[in-house]
Amino acid sequence: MSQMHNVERQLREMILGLEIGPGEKLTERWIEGRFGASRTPVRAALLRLETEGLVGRDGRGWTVSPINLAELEQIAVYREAVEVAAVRLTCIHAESSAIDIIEAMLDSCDENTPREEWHRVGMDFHIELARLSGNEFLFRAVRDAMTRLSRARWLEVRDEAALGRAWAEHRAILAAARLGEADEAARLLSAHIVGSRDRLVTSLANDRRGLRARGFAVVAA
Amino acid sequence: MSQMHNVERQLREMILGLEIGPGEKLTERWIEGRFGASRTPVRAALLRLETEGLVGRDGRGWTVSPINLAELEQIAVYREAVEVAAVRLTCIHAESSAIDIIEAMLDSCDENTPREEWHRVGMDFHIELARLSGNEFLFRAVRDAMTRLSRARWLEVRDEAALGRAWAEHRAILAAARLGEADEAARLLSAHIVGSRDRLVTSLANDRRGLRARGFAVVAA
DNA sequence: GATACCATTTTGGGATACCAAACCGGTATA
DNA sequence: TATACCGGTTTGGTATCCCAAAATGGTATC
Repeated sequence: MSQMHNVERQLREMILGLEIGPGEKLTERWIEGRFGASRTPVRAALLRLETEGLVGRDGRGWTVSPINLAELEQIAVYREAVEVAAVRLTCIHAESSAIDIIEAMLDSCDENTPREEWHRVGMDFHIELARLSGNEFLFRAVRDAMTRLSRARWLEVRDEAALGRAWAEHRAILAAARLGEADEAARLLSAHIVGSRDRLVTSLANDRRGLRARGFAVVAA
Repeated sequence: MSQMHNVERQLREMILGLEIGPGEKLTERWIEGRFGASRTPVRAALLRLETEGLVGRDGRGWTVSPINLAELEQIAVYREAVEVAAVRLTCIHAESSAIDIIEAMLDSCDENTPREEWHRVGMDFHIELARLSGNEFLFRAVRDAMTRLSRARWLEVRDEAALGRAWAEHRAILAAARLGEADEAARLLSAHIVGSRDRLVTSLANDRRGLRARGFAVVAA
């Protein structure tokens, strides 16, 4: 494994895991010392993470991208377009056994499952469903969108009931997809994404003060 | 302007302008000498162009991405999803004056216009229409997809009649968008993209031998 | 003539040195 | 006290150097 990939992976994990907070400044020298790599792979990693939207330029320096409420809304619209297109393709030609694997992912979560795992599976559901479309571009679009949403979703305050509702919606989408009912799957997925967006943005807007107190930049636009 | 951006821009232009053919090998040292920059900005530029899909890794080295017929088909599906979503938003809230600007772009092309200009305007039509959606992610998705299609579209054999038909379809889409008829605009745009894809892939598949003779790698998958 | 093998060269990955510009702190002045 | 200015420090941008691995080409062998 090259140093560049090491730095990229570890830095991504630190950002997504909120070990480095949204809005925090980054210096190439700090990363260099933190991961024991020289600036060459550090710069390469930053350039890649920039295209993922996880870090950005702030004047001359680097900044961990803040949580951006307007961006979250736009991503939801984008997700709706690509995920609905993907699930329609999935309905047309995905094997039932492939759907079963995704359902098993959902089943693997119960009351003893740590929150990290619920979070990961909740994202992987959408990513894997898009992968079944067989379209590399739709798949990457969904994967990248979920990556961008990851931190916000983690910070969202969700009670167990909401989580249960989300899982039920996931199952309903899978059921429609298994039967090849594209219109129904599209309708359910669309509603699911819109609902998730509303809860997400509302939750973060309400907690904005608390999040800022933790040092997390949450901007409106 | 930094060296990295210089190299990135010039190299992109050389690739899109087919001065460096699809499938050609690139070495960092050659680029270094060609543009008079050192390897640091050259490597940074290659990393960025890699995310655009214009260059890729070939084992240890770099290769200009070949024309990939399967990829062209997948991009068309992706475009349909994002462009239709974008034009629906555009129908809802775009000003008529903004539509006029795009129509003026189409009008600027006549029988004396060089082919490069037709090519550019043909892509910018889709990009600018998506920009009017106001959704940054849909816009970037369309822009990046058109960039990836650029070389293939340039190599497509198109007679004047086909070009005229495409322009007529563009105008019809704008007319529907101006009236806010989202369903009609979506239907027209969708048909336009599918038709374009069919002509594009057919043309390239037919000319595959000739393109290879020019040193251009055209792969089926 | 084809092929296996070895020495040489080339190439990408990484580390480091240098520079100019931005940033920061302190000081002097109004 | 507020502010303008100035010098030292930090930081990103770039050039260059080193290294290991891969490609290359020539040669000996079958």
